Amino acid sequence: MDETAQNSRTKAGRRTDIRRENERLILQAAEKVFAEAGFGGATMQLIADMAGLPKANLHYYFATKEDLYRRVVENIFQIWLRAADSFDSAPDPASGIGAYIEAKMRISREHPFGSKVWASEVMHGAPVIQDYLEGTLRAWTEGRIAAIRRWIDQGLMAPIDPRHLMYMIWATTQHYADFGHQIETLNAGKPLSDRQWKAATAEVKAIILRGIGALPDVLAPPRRRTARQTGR
Amino acid sequence: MDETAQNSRTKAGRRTDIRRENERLILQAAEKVFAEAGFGGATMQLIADMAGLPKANLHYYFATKEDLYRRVVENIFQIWLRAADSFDSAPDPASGIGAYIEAKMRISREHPFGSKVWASEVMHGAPVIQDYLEGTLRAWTEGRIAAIRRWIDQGLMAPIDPRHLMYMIWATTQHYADFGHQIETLNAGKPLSDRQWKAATAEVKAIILRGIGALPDVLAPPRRRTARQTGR
DNA sequence: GCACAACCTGACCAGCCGGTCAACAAGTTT
DNA sequence: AAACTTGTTGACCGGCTGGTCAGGTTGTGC
Repeated sequence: MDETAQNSRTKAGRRTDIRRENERLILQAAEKVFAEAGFGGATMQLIADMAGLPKANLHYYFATKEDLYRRVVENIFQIWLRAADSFDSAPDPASGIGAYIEAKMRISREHPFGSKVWASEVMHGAPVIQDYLEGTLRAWTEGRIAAIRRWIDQGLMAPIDPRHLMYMIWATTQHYADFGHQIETLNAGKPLSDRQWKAATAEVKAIILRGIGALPDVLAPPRRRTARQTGR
Repeated sequence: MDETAQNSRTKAGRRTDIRRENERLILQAAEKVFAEAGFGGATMQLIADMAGLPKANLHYYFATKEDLYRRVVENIFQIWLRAADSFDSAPDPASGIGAYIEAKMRISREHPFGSKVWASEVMHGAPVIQDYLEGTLRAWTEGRIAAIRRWIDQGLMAPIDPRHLMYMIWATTQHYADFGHQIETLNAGKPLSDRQWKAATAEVKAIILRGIGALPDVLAPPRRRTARQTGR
């Protein structure tokens, strides 16, 4: 990817590059097709066309449709997990949860297809990633819940059930990806602009943080007159 | 089936009953199969088996797979629309939005399949119900937004963007249906009990209502030292 | 420049899909 | 009880699907 490429790549081999590049092409096409048609509605032919490769070539890199699908689902899951780094290192809920919401909103915008594939997978009973739910996700969630409990004990936020807070964050942030089409339709048929995404992120953060009592009343309670612009 | 059938139903006709009953059976089976397999993954044979009818019989009542699917999607949409009745008649956001959240949570529990089918449809770009989005849903949403704006102008809640509030409510309440499997997995593999559903509803209501400044500080924010809420 | 492995692909296949249809059964009207 | 409408169904079909494979091409190590 960088300056060393010229030299060391001769060693690494052209072969490796070809494989990596083709897998990338296929995964990217697959993500989109699976998102738009669902697992059942997607066809290898469609993915192949979108990737610009013959169908038989897909089966060279990915043995079965399900293998390819699994890789797509795992990808988005990994991206989401990484988004939680900001969560842990934060000293208080406003910054920790706030940063997490921001990260999740950013991912919803940058990886809407992956989000949809995940949603579809879970909705259908998680036939291929049940092990992730029971393993990684469960453990990850417990960790986050513990962190939130700590904040509650320290009096930094209201004593809510951390579980339902997590669900609300997941639901709301992913909604902007999964239901993007509906949102777009309700936005005069146009995708959200940069400004609108920023506003959406701010609103979600504000409502949730205020909702869990983690905002130091910066965003005024009702009937404030001294205030600045109302956010739109 | 019942006592009145013998007498009055002779007029209404046995025929009507048969049709109604079979359509009900088919729609019920279809809702489940479409929810669990997606439109592309669902097969008429599977729906027929689940309804206990021969496949050819399905095509007698519903010309095509798409017709059947459309009816399922329309059903859940109508149910959701009806849930907003409580919204309009309410004098303040706490009761209006609170009742709406409660209604939506109840529907998520009672019609999880319909919710999933809708989610799937929208995620795939709403190929068959785009007209509903642009017509009924858009109009309905504008009406609700106006109501919220009125509450804001009256100083009954914080000046948030009504649109994002609606999205948050939809996302969060429907999450309990659409991602029910994930929630169940994180709940030690067991479906939420009656008590847990009640608690979930209460949490969602509390966080959102507090988040939009519509709660009269019953659930106290942390570190509060003065007593009552401001005049109005 | 040869041997070998990795990569590529057109042609093909068995199986399943949505949908049709002809023949028949049941219910209703007259 | 005949004439007619509505409901029922097994058998069938063309088309598409995921997946295979033989035979070819390209890159790599020696």
